[in-house]
Amino acid sequence: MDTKKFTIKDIARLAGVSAGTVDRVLHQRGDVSEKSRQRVQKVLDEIHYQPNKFAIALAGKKNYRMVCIIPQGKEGDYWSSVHQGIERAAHEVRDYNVSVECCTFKHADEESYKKACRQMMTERVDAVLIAPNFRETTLTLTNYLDEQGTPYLFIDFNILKAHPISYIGQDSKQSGYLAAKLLMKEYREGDELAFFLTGSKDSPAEIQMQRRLEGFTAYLAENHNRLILHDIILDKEDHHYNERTLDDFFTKHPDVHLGAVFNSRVYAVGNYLRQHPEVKMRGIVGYDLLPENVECLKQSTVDYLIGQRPGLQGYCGIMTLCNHVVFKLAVPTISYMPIDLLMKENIDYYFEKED
Amino acid sequence: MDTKKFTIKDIARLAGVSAGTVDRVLHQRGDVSEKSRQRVQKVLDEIHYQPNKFAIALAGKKNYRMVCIIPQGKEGDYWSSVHQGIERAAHEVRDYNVSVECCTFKHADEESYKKACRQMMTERVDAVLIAPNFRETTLTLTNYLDEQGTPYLFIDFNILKAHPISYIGQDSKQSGYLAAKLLMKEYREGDELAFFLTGSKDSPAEIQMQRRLEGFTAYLAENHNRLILHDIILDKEDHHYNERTLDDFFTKHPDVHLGAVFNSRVYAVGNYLRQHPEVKMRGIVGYDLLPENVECLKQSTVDYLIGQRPGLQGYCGIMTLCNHVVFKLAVPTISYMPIDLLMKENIDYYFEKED
DNA sequence: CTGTTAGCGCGTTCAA
DNA sequence: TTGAACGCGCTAACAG
Repeated sequence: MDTKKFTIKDIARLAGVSAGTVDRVLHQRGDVSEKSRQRVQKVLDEIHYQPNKFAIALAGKKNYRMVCIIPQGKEGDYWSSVHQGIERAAHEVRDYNVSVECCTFKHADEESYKKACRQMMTERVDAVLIAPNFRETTLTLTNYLDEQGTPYLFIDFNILKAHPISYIGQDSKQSGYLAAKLLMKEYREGDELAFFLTGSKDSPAEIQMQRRLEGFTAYLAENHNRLILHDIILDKEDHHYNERTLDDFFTKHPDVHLGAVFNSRVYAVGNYLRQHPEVKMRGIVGYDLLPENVECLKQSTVDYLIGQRPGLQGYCGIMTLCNHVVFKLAVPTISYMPIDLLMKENIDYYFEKED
Repeated sequence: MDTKKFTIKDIARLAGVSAGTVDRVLHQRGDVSEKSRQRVQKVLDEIHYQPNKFAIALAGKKNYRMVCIIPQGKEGDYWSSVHQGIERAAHEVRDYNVSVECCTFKHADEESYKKACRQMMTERVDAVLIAPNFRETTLTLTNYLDEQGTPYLFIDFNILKAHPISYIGQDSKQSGYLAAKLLMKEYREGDELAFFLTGSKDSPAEIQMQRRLEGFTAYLAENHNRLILHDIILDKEDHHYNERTLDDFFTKHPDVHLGAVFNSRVYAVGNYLRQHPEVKMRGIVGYDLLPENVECLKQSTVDYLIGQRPGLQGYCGIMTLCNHVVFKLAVPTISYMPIDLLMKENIDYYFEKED
């Protein structure tokens, strides 16, 4: 599978120099005569030298500190998955002398976000992972980081005008488009469609939602341009309000058999439907594999869930920062996550990670 | 994210003993007085000691040899993906002094398979990864390995009566069930359905195919029990024969608008349909992301592809063997791969790997 | 310019 | 039973 393992000593011996000299040419650290350099280079060209990563890490005395600015998550939700991915990566790179901290803020709370960002500007940090929340505040931070030469990276959402070393997230518009295509497979003549939205529709934190909606309506425009659409605004917390709203809505619109939810809270609709078997929906699509959503999928009150690998986003985020900062490797400017399609039949086999 | 890093020396100092003693209690290597043991244990209980993996690997002098018995792959196909995953894992564990070799055989060729298996019985091997092909031959090998105490693991297909430390693969029946559910979303009154099969239908190598078919028909039985079904037998190689067969079939059966292929060769049907736009199919489902299949998906001559992460199977296979043999960790008895659902709209974002 | 040397954290001798 | 000493492969500081 791979060839013999060569060590620095091997190379030194083959080139007739000392290990120190080999190390110097390997790292272009200068102070090497042209003659020695060539002799070493010749050996290097002939064999396929792969340094022992472990020895490198062990010998390296540098310490790196990375900080993540991400929303606080609650048990099982989207951000807690991101957090888990970060933890997993942190664990993996720990022996490389990389420490990872999370500086969490309250989602969609500007003051809280500002505070987290400000903190980054007072401490020594080697790299920052940001799940951006408010545009202007983010730019203040990234401008500062740009000046300092501190690399940073966005996950989940990309802020233009900033200069992250990488962006990791899903193509939201495309995922909306796909959501529509899936859902409309259930369409039958006369069906109407409902978008279940959340009050904070225009909150800066909900731009993803907008993108998904864009993609969704793009599909409708191409394929079902006469479809009757309804917007239902639900509340994030107030179940009673939602109950009344949905009661009211479904009574008034008996032809609505399809529904879409563009944030993580499709379970609100799913749970309602479970309580109200008299409401006959033919298709509901939602996002993210919160335990509540998965439960709805299994109970068939939700038909499709679209996953965006939050854990992988966190994991890749940290790994990308490491590759850039610690290993000085080239990193992709943008990494789109897969658009995972989950149904009752494959949810049990789904897992996010690799090993 | 994690607490201070403790080294063996730290523990030794805290417990008032030497590093050697700490090592002895850590590895239960005996020759430690009860008093020393307790003092060390006390420190261990108080701190969260995580040994430096790199130092362990570096200090370890053991060499491990793992061998993979897998079918020969051709550029881009299923087995070449498995092979890639194995290579990736091999690269990762290389510095742990683990070498990985592949002993390939010709798929569905019993002699070739036997030869590969026999080779395992003559050489010193620390662990074996097997993609089983013929039942009896496999059992001969596994019996031998059982006797030797050499751990082995199956990927792709599980042979009962053997005692692998783990099986890694997809739930084929369930994936067939899901394939049916997806495809039947395209069903319209009067549609007939075609199964495009391959000559070697009852080859031992094609049992997976049978399972998928089982799952598929199970769904039909539950939901569409009056559907008219057709079997079309295509040839693996002979394009002309297939062309004629399909011409003939579609002429005779104009109501067939749905099709399923249970091996990797849905492209044969997809390519035919591209050449024959007069044949109007509404839905085709197939397996595996061969480049040809992906191309069909993008061209919309195939509507759904089901992925089973061949690369991940290879990767996890090696990693599992390592965890068991090298790191002596408990490993899962069975790892089902996700049943990935790919359509034109999400194929571009699909990738198998993690980082 | 170059070879030598001292660790990095751990496993493994080998005396004591 | 224990501590000290060595080496894994590599980096970096130091002496020549």
